Amino acid sequence: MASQCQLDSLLQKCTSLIRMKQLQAHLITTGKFQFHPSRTKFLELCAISPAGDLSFAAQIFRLIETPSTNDWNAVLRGLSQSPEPTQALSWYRAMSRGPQKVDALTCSFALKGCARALAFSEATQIHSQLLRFGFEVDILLLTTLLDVYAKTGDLDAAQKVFDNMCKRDIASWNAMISGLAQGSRPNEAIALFNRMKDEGWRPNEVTVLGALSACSQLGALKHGQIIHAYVVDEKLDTNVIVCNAVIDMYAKCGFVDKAYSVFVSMSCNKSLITWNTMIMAFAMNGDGCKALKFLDQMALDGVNPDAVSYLAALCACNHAGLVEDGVRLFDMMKECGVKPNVKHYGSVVDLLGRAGRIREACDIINSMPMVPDVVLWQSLLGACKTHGNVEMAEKASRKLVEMGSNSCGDFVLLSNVYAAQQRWHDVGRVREAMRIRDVRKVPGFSYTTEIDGKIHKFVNGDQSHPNSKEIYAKLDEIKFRARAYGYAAETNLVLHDIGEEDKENVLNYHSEKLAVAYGLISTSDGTPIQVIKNLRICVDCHAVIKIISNIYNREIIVRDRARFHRFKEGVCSCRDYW
DNA sequence: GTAGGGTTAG
Repeated sequence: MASQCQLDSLLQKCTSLIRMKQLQAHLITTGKFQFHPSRTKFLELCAISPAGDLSFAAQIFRLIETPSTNDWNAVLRGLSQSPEPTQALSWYRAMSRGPQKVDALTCSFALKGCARALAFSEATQIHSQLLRFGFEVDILLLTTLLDVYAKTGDLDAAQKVFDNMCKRDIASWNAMISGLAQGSRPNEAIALFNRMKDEGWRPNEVTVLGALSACSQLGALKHGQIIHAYVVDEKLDTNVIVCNAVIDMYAKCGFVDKAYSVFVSMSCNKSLITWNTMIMAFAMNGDGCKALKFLDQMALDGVNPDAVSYLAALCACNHAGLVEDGVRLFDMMKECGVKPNVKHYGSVVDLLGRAGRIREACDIINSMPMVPDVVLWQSLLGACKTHGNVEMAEKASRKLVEMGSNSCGDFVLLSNVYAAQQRWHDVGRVREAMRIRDVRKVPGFSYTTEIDGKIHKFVNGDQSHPNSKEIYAKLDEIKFRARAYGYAAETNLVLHDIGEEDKENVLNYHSEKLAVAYGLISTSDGTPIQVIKNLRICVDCHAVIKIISNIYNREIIVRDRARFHRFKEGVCSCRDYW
């Protein structure tokens, strides 16, 4: 017993790899290593403590003559949270072949590895094994399983696990709600949150994080407000993470003022993320000055801006057209010891490119210490299209093709550059390249927010909505009235072997137009219409919605992938600079 | 040879 206490205290002192090696030597020389009950604890310490070292743990493991289930578990747990989670899976397979029994914990760690490695088919295998072992009554394990399915992208499988659970606890609900929220099924996440409350559960801080994230995605202000009220009632706002999520929700719903009022009245301490969330809120709304002000202010408040803070502020300069400020910021961050990553470079290239300073943008690219990514070349290509720079557009396109880009937008941009120069032969070449490469479009979709408490989703050319007929009739009316207003569709945005009229239809039935049309027919005159789009808004939709805001006298707010566009009386808050 | 494992904002 005395030696047990001694060993425990030795284990506690094991805060470095050197100490661990000393302890290992001690255990071996005193002959306690093979049999000592604390051996597993020691192994665990090596495998998962911050001071630990996985390869050392594996080395120790190999010295064990007959490793127990717990010895295996210790190493598996370490591997599952290591940078190489696939290793956990090979160890799991090795263990399955051996004599030691796999227990629920073994499965749990192996599944964790699957989640991190995004290994779906391995997860299904472990799933069937755990059923064979009779572990399906273990709700912790099933929650892990559910989470793995959600994280590897099979929400239906996750839902099935959830539905079939013999018993659930709050974490099971939370895992399912977050899974839906993060798996782009935010509508269902909110529905499940409501069902949970109906069934008498009391959501905790983790639950509201998932639900708030869903509201942010959907711009679901009313649901978000209800959750915010609940947060206040239940005093969950003592948690800074929850406050950050509330701020983000208001910002993504377009209510920066509300986000700011939550920010100033927080009773808990603000974190770096709190400040970054606010800066992003200003960026999204095109308020570059406020974003820059907050960047200064956070430092005064004792929170040093990190790479994300600078990226958000750069992004704000970008959206607000503050070119000089952005360039200055980029230099400043380096002086402050924050190393720019590829996204910062991309942002500055975008900033300069949009402003037509393509030469300078290229100088930045050439000065980069890392390889430019796809996004960076895409924004350069976009700038070349805007400013008619064929030579640079070709270079950027070449890079994109080299990098294996299969994005329709990239090809369309290059084709547009050629078309603007009447280089029809080259346009044809691009079209052929698209055909050979089987280029696919990322499907665009839009949400129109909270009409009669419901959120409606539209995809391009959608005809599935119950009011589809009226929506299309409205679009025809819009087209007719917009033409009278001098509008002509920018059909060169479409690159298909179809006639002009069809081209116009492709544009006319973009998801954001469908959503706006539905908003017009289903809300009363003067009600603002809010739409959220998964991609950037297209030039044609931007032009049409400006006109709609004028002829129908409606305020229309579109949140696209990058920012808010507020259309009112024929103009957009982005001043056509986006 | 105990308990250990699950859900979490920018």
